[in-house]
Amino acid sequence: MKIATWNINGVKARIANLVQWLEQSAPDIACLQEIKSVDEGFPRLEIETLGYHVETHGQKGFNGVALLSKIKPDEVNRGLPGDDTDEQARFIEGVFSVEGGVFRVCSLYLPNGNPVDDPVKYPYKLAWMKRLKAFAEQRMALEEPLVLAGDYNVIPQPFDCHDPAVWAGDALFLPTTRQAYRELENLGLTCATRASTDETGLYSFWDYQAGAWPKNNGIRIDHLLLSPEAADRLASTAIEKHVRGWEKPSDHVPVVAWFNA
DNA sequence: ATGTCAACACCCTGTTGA
Repeated sequence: MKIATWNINGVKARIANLVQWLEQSAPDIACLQEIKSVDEGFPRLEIETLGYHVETHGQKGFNGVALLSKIKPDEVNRGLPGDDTDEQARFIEGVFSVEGGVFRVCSLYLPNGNPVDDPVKYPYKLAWMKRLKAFAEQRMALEEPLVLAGDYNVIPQPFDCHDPAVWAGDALFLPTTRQAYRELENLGLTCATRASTDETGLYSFWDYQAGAWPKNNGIRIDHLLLSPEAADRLASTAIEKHVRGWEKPSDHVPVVAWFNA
């Protein structure tokens, strides 16, 4: 089974890329972030035509996440628990019946947090990470294969970016951010990419600006974190870097993981 | 030295959020 995560930076602007990618990459489950669309505006027909089931948690203008899947989820939950006042659409969970049990898959768009001196943005990021930790802890007690996939807006290690010095004071790389990410890992979650390779210079995002892509000035911020039950079944991973070279690309590329049936 | 993009509001270019 192939599970992918991809921040598409606007589903309506990216529909041609999305269709091409689904046809070529053919993930069983795709976690999308930054659909930048309300649920009614999501181009679901184009996706359903390809044989995918569509579940969205949209929002006007920005944010928004979705789950595309070849099989219909048994259960879908929208929103990250822990703050009823949070109106940003950044989280959707689906439970899928597979051979020999279930796969619980979440598409998450963790807050960026910049600028760090903003009174709201960085505290919101850290609070969101705390809520994600509480959620993960609770779900891991179920002892099921769990995949928390998405745009974490976290550069875990210095070698996960082209030039660590540039990111030193950034919300994606601050010590407190990386510590909160380690707290997640320390619950017993495994990063699929890092479980498969110790290669450095692996990136999932290249800024549109300043020739970041041709210079390979990227960062690795899109991750699939796996519960022990999912990690036990991990076969391999890939970062589909070629997608960044397509016409009218997203600034992120898909990160994928294969699991034994 | 600079370099981008998408969506929105309001009307066509500026603002917001990446």
